[in-house]
Amino acid sequence: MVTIKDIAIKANVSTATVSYVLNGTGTVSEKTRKRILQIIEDLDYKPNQVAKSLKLRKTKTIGVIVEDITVFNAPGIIDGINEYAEKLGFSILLTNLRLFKRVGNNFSVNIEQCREVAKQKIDELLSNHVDGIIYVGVHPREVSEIIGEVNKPFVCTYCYSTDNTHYSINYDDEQAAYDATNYLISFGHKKIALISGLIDSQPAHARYSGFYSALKQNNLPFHPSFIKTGDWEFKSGYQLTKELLETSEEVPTAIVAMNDLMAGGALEACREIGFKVPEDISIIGIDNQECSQYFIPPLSTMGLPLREMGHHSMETIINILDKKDSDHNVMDKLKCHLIERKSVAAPSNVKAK
Amino acid sequence: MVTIKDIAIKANVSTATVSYVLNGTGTVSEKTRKRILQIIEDLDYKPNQVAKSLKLRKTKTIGVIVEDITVFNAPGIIDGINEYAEKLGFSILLTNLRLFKRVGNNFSVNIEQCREVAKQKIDELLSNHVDGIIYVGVHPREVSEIIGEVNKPFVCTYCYSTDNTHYSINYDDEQAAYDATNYLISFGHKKIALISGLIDSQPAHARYSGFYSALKQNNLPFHPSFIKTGDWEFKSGYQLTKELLETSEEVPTAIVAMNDLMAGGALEACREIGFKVPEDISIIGIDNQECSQYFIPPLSTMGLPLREMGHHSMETIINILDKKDSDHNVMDKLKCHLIERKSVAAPSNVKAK
DNA sequence: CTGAAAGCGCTTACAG
DNA sequence: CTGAAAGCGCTTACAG
Repeated sequence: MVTIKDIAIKANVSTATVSYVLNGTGTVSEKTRKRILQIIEDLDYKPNQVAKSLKLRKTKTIGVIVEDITVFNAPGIIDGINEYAEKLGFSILLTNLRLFKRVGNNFSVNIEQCREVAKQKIDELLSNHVDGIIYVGVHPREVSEIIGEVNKPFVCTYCYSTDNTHYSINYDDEQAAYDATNYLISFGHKKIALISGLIDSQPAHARYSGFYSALKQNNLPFHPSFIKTGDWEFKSGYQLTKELLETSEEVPTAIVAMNDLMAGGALEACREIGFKVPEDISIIGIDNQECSQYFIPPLSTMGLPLREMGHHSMETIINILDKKDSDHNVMDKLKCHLIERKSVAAPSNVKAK
Repeated sequence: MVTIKDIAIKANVSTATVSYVLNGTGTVSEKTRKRILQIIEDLDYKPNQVAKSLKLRKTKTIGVIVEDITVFNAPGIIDGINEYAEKLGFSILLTNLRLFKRVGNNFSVNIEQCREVAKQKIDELLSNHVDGIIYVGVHPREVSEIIGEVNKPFVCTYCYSTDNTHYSINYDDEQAAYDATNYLISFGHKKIALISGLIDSQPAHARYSGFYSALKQNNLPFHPSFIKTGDWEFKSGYQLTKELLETSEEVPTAIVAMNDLMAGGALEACREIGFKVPEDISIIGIDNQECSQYFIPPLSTMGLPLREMGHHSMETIINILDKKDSDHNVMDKLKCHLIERKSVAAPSNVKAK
C-alpha cells in the first residue's frame, strides 16, 4: 500500500504538505498542489482510514445493530440508512443479533439472554469506535432494558427506548389504522370490522385507537361484535373472518386487518365462503409486506415508512454528532402511506344507488 | 476512553506487559497478570480496535457489498455471513449499491454506471482496510466486468466472476430444477410442463437443463408444446398457464415454474379455469420466496441455500486469509433443498388406480 | 507557503 | 519475567 510518506518523498515535500492538499486544509501553493495531486493519481494512493480514524478520534462509521435481518422490516430500514450514509461519506458496521434463531419469538422470557448478546455486540461496536449506533428492532417495543447505557449517540428504530439518552424513530401505528379505516369510510362503508393482533402489544393498542378514532370521528357506530382478536398470523385472519361472516347476524361490509398476514387469511376465508373481494366485502391490511401484492386480489394496505425510518435515524445520529439536534424530537413518528391496490371498493348498497 | 497506558500506570507496569496479558502472548507472572486483569475489569477497559488494526495491519473486518439489500436473496446471505463472522470475531462493513434504484433492472445497459459505483464502494472498503470482500449479487450473472481488479481476498456470491483471482459461491440451478422435476415424477407425473424464465439468463439455461435431464433420465417424452417462456413475473406465469391449460390439446398434469412468482401466477390461472391444485394439477416453484408460503395452496418449491452461501463465502475468505484454501473450489455450487408444501400430489389417473 | 515533531493507542522484537 | 523504544499512517499546532 502506498502511504502519504511515499507521496511526500516522491514530491519532495513533507507529509504535512501532502496531508494539507489531501484535506484541503492549510495553504499550499498551486504549483506544489498540482504536483502532489498528480503523484497521488499516478500512484493510485488511497488514504488509510484506519490511521486517520486513530488520529482524528472519529471513524465516520456508524454501528447498526439489527435484531434480526431476516425479518421483513430490516432491509428497507438498512437501505435508508445506507442511502443517507453514502451521501455523507459514512460507513456502516453491521451487526446482527439473530434474535429469532437465538431466542425464538419470545423476547420477554429470554430478556437476560438478549441483553447478553446485545451487550457483547455493543461492546464490539464500541471497540471499533463507531461514532454512533442505530438499533433496529423487529417489533415496536421497549428495548432500553436490553440495551443499557451507551456513551455514544444512540437511536432506536422500529422499537423505542424510554432512556432519555436514546432517540427513537418509529412509524405511526395509530395514524396507519386511522387512515386505513378512513379510507374504507370514504368509500361509504359503515359496517367495518377489525381483526386485531395480540392485544398485549403496543402496536395493537395504537392501531386499535386509530381504528376507533376514525369510527368516532365519522359518527359511525362501534359494534363490539365486529372486533376480533387474532395473533398476527395468516390462520387467525382466516378463522376470525369466518366467524365474522358466518356466525354473526349482521355482516360487515369491510374489514381492517391489523397486518397483511391476517388480511391474507381474511381474503382466503372470503373466497371459501363465496364473498367476492372487493365486490361483496372490502379488506385492507397494514404493513405492506411483500406478499401482499401477490394476494388475490392484490391487497390494499398501509405502507410502513421503512426507508424513511432508516434515513431519519441516520440523520438524527449525524445531527447529534454535529450538535445541532435541538430541533429534533427524542421520540419521532413517521407517517405511513396508503397503498391502493384491488381489495377495496364501495359497498354494494352504495353502488346500487 | 481508558487506554492501555492508563492500565499500565495504575498497575505499575509497562504498556508492553499489559498488551501481553491482553493477548495472552509473552510470559507474565501470574501475580502481575491477575493484578492487571483486575484493573482492566475495574476500569471497564475496552481495547481500541482501530489502534490495533493500524499496528497489526489487519482489521478483522470483511467488507460486504450487496447489489441491492431490498432484493429477497440479500438478508439470508447476510445472515449467513454474520453467523460465521461472529464465530470468528470478525466484523462486517456493509455497503449497498442500491442498483435497482440506481439503474433499474437493466444492468447490462448501464454497465458503465454500475462499474462506477462499484469501484467507488470498493475503494471505500479498501480505504477502511477490510481484510477481504464479499460481493452479493441480485442475480446469478457474470460480474467481473463491474468489479475489476481487487488486491484482496474476493468472493462473489449469487453471481460469479470469471476472473480467476475471485472466488464464486452459488447455488445449483440445474440441480434445483432437476430435483423439482424428479419430485413431480416420483408422484407418477408423466406430462410435465415447464414455465421458463427469460432465456437470456444463465439460471434459465441451467434450470432448463435440469428439467430436461430429469425427463430424459426417466425416459419421459419431451413435449416442445409443454415448454413456455415467461419473464419471471407473476403475470407471465398466469398467462402461460392459461395457454397450457386452455389452448393445448393435451394438458399437462404438472407444471414446474422456474420461479415462485410465475408459479403463483400459474396457481391463479388454475383457480380461474377451475383446475384444483394439487388434485387436478400439481405445481412446483423454485426460490422459496417468502410469499410462496402464503399462496393458496402453499407452494411446494426448491429452497435456495442462502444462509449457507453467506456462511460458505465467509468461510472461503477466512481460508484464503489463513492460506489454507487449497481444498476449496474457485467456483462452488451449493445444493438447493426441496420444501414440501401443498401444491403437489399424484396425478388423478394414478390416484384412480 | 512549508516542514519538524508530537501524538492517536496499540504491538513486538530486543535487551536486560 | 519485564520494560524502553520504535513504528503502524495519519493530522495539526507551531515555528520559520
